[in-house]
Amino acid sequence: MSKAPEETKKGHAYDPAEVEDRLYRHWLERDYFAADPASTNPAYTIVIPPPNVTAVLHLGHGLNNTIQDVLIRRHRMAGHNAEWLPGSDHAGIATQIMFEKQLLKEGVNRRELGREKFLERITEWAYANKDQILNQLKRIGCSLDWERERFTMDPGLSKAVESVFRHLYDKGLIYRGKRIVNWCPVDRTSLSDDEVETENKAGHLWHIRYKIRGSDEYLTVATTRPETMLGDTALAVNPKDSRYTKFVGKSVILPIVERELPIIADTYVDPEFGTGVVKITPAHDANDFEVGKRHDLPSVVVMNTDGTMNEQAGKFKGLDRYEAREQLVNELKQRGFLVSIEDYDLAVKTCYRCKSVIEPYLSEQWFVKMEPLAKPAVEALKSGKLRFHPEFWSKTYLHWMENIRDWCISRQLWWGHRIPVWYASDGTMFISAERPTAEQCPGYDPETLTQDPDVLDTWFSSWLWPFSTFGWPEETDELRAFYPGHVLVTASEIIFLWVARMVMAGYEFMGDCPFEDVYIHGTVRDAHGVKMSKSLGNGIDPLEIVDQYGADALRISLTLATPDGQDPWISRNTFEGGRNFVNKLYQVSRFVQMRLNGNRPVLDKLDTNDLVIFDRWILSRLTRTIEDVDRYFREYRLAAASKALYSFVWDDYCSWYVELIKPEAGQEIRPGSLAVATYVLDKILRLLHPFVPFVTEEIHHQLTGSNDSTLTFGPWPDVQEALKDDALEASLVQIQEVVTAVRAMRSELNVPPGKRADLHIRVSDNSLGQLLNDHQSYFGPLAKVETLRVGTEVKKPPFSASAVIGGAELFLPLEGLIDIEAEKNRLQKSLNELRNNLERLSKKLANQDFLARAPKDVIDRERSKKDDFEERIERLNKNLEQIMGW
RNA sequence: GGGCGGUUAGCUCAGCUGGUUAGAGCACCUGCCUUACACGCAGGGGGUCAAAGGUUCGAAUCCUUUACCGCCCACCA
Repeated sequence: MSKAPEETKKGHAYDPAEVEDRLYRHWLERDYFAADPASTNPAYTIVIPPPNVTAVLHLGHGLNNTIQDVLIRRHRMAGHNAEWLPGSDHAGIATQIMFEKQLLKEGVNRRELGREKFLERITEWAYANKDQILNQLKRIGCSLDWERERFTMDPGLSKAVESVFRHLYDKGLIYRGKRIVNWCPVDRTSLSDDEVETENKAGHLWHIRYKIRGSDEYLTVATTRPETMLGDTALAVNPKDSRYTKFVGKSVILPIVERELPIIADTYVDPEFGTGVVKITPAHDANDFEVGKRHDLPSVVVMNTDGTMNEQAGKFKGLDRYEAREQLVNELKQRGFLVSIEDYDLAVKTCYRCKSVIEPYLSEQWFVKMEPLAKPAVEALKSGKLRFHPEFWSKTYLHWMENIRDWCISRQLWWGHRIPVWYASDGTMFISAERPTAEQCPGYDPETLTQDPDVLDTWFSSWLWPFSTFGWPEETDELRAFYPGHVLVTASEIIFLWVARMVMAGYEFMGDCPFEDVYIHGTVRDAHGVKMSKSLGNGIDPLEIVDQYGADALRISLTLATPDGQDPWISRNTFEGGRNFVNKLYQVSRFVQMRLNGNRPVLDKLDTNDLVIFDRWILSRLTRTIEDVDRYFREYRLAAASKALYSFVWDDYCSWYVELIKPEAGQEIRPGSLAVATYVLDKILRLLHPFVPFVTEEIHHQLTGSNDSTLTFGPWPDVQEALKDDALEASLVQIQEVVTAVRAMRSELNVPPGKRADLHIRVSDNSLGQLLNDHQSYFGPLAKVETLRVGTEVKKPPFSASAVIGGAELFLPLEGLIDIEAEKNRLQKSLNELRNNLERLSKKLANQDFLARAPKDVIDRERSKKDDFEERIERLNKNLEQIMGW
């Protein structure tokens, strides 16, 4: 039965709320997170993936920023000049839509408000939001360099955007052109290919027949969007399709509209699909547009930007596209043009923001020619200059880069960087963010120029983030110090949208890759594996977790629970584990401090003259842990790093070491061991500081008795080879085995917990006997042993329980206490296990091929294992027989 | 249609270049408020490592195929 903490007699559970708030303010006051461009320490730079100003902190941000903070804090501790740049993204479409919705609640329409007024209000709103989300990052302990906070619409960043536009335009890499774009009729803007999602939906294929001119024959086409037939300008067949070659060059009459359309031949048509005849609508389908260009066909736009039909649609003018479809199909049916309707599942493109169905739409847009930019970005990956973690993401990146398409950068919005292009009435263009001066547009009156009404895609500012934030295009000290950066931490969703484009921009404008490592983490899912999202309402609010369990608990739980390169499944009780661990750490520090009894410990030096076996053991384990953690950091395996620390602290340090050095009641702890305990605790605090900065700093302040001391700047523990000792670790394993075996015997035989018992150990060789003898005082507290007798000639006392481990036989005299049936079962069970193992081993060792081919050390190992098993079985058998006689 | 991940205890995951008696946390069972910690301590039960082939003396680990789950890309009207 579990009790609430307040019901227990004691109860000094760690309370993070007060500590975390106080320490974060303390750190800010001391300016610990500011990086100085003039520092001579090597720089280590991370730029934050700027959260959208529409967002409130969710668990995905929690994970993303925890990882970055862990990395930045560790490097800061290792002596780097660590710059973690904070900021936010204006998130064009998302922000404008959200704000417009809010306006609508007030009964205000954006067009009524007017562009200028609208921008004023949305800016105010965006700034309030951005402050909120950035402040939320403070709650989870992020050590961001707040002095350098940037926003993608800051004047400096806008200048970078203009400068980049001009550069690419002058280079011929930005062009304006009529293209089929992804058009969202609800948001009334174009979208880039990467902003479009594909959904499989049930739909229909309508088979419609077109009468061949001057004949009674018909050609039947299949279409998923019949309303677009109003804009048809040809029918096409495959040139090799013998069914139709005779019709090529003739023409058909477009039903209802009665327009004459040529029949053309183009290899684009797949004879196997549908009827093998395709209607060509160049203004409303990207493929048809290409076909139209090849055959010099006219384009007829039949829709308005809001998805209603325009005057080209004749009597359907003004109808919504789907209403028009219905009426048109009805009429086709009535007039005998509709041959059949077939159920058909089709891939429908939808807007990533509002989810409405995208309309391929012919319009004039601005594009960036991407191929030349992609070249160095591909090279960076292939040469190993740019690395993804986990590595397999590089395939995704490469595939996109090598099949890159031009980037549509204009958006029909108001919120964003306005396209820095001004038009004269004759169509001449001038590049400038502000109205050009008379010198900038010789021969034209500046006052008569009009600016392009559109804005740039949000990513057109985000792709400059690694250098625009440090002052580019000015040549600043910051830029020199902090570019290129070191690692980019993000989720896989924006590898194309953002990561890839940053690499391209880095090379084009800075001549160097913006970072060398890209750490891709998973997307947070709920307990059932469903992506957490606001709309589904399955999200967990990280701030609620901070309130309930503390920021440290949130952070360590997330790092422990996020498998490398996979999606973590997170539920509320994921965080209990982290909370418990933080408390455990705090409790063991209380133990050490109580024993220090007010004496100030020496943390940075180790007196190796006064060590016992356990001291040397924990130092060896510590050294190995540091090695492991360092390696995991190098490999970007934070889950493994945090797990290594978790088990070192909980198992090695708390459960074994601290228990081993605990003195008998009323006694003082051995000074040498207390010094080691303190020394190791200090190292633990350092190793864990990146993960759980608050509790570690709090304990550090307590240990040093000073708020002036901090873990922020390290030093990070280093590996001292001399402290590693394999033989010693093996000896400890033997001692642990004895303790564990005695505990198990007592527990399984229901020996009352308070009852002490003698322990007799018969060893098969003297070195183990020596080891156990030398440390017999430790068996008292750990295994409730009264007196210990060890030797090769030790006899089994009457009425004693027994256990057999490698190299030793343990006897626990329990006259009157022993449950004979239970003891029989115990022995029988281990006997069965051992026999199974022996059987398998014997087979293996009887296999001539194994003996002939396996390496000698493997064979030797298996042989000695077999000997050991046989010996144990024999001893177990004897003990069992003896019991039978009771 | 192509590509990439995943499939190990009831749940979430470790298990590196093949040789372990296949591990951890949570959950479960038993006993404990033992002066660091009940957010705890000690002990225990629980797995034919998705399936089938193959390579090998030896496969959870390597190869092939299949199934299922998830993600990404794709112009079949």
